[in-house]
Amino acid sequence: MPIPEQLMTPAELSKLRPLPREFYNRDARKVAKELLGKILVRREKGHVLAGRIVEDEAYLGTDDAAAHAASGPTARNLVLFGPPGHAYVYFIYGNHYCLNVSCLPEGYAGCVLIRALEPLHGIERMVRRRGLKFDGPPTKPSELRLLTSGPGRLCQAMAITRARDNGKDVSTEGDLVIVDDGFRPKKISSTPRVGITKAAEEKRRYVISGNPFVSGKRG
DNA sequence: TTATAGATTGCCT
DNA sequence: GGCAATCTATAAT
Repeated sequence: MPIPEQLMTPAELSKLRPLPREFYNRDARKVAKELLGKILVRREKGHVLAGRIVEDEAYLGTDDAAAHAASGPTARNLVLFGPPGHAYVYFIYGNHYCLNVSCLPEGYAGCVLIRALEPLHGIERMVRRRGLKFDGPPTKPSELRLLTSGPGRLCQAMAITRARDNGKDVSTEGDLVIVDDGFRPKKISSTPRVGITKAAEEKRRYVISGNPFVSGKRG
């Protein structure tokens, strides 16, 4: 297996433009499926952190009991009712941030929760942010999984917080964007969403089939 | 004003 | 496999 850092240089990565706002101006389920294989990029001074999206979930609006938008706009979820292509970051369980991207036009809620990434760049910085101790840079999937496999983990690895990133436009140039390098998943599959109790039977979680960086104990 | 559940993670047995 | 940690938005009083 090639070392992820070698797949693409940061210079090549920096040439890729963000997915346009119209990409997100659709039903969250369609956006979630098409976001699989795209690259989440965090630009820092002199550094770039990047990971390929391998797992996500769609949340709808007032017709989805599991969605934060289910009971209408509040101070917390306002971004969901704004224009598409914006980051909705929330704090959960007293410990973790989760990253979503808003869908549909202003006035209509819907979003995609980014649940797992395959690390591509900035791995040493991710290791530090996660507070992990390895004997040298991690190269095996079993180690790399600890960086960004899970919604809380990937936010910590990429330094995504509500204060810093909530409301940020990820469809125009900035320090948090999603880009397309042409990669297309061979096969995707859908399952029920993780960790919810309402509308728990709906299959709105999407994964790249067989990808070792999908969250959960069995990957 | 108080209570409770939550789109998770990591440690313990 | 079980469960504590730790904060906050929202519901209940």
